[in-house]
Amino acid sequence: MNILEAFKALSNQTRLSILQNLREPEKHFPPQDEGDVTIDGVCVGSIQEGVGLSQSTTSTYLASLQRAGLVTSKRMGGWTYYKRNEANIKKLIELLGKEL
Amino acid sequence: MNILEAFKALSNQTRLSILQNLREPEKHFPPQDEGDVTIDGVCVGSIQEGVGLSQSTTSTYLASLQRAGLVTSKRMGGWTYYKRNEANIKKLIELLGKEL
DNA sequence: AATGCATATTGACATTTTTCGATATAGCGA
DNA sequence: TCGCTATATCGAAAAATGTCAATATGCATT
Repeated sequence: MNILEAFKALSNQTRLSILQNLREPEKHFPPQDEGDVTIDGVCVGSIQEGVGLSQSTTSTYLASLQRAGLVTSKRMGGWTYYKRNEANIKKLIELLGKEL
Repeated sequence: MNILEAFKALSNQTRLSILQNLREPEKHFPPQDEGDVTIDGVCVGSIQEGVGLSQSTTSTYLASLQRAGLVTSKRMGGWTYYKRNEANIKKLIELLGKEL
């Protein structure tokens, strides 16, 4: 976990909201035909609905959150499911307590 | 404390380093004639030396950290001394544990 | 009042980020 | 294999940020 990279990824309202909404996926995203929103993650299309930005922007933002280590992605068929990387987020918070 | 504003302020290597260096001021900044670096804070000139950017940029960055609630400033004579706002930083970390 | 110093603010330009539409890629079903 | 759907990537325009030199402000001393 790189603190600066995490801060950069989260210094944007949309990306911050995405990460926060993924805390309770079933509360913020519709159920999916294939793949449980909690277990497998949420597909890009559903996330895009929530944020109200274009498909390309949404995809870019998710990639950025992933590069920062804050989410993971899993490809299943034609869909990509994103979920929080809880282990890394925990590490980040601990690191901030020590180094910020 | 506003999480997004804090992330914005800290999404820059220089500003992040300033806040981190202010954790142990006596270790990162020279002693001052007037005002103790730990008790009163560090003057802008000393901070500028450390970051290696222009005086105006340094001043702007410090103002930005202050707007985010991460540091406080105290004017004494011609100097302005900046120090960490430990109470707010603590609040921020706690908030992140709950809401991030 | 005039000068000198530390800091803040302004105006300008370069770089980065935001955001989109268009296009590419990959899997699935007909 | 041919489309169709979901996602990723590319190229470009607009907005925001980074950064500086110049200037303004405020305090202290002459």
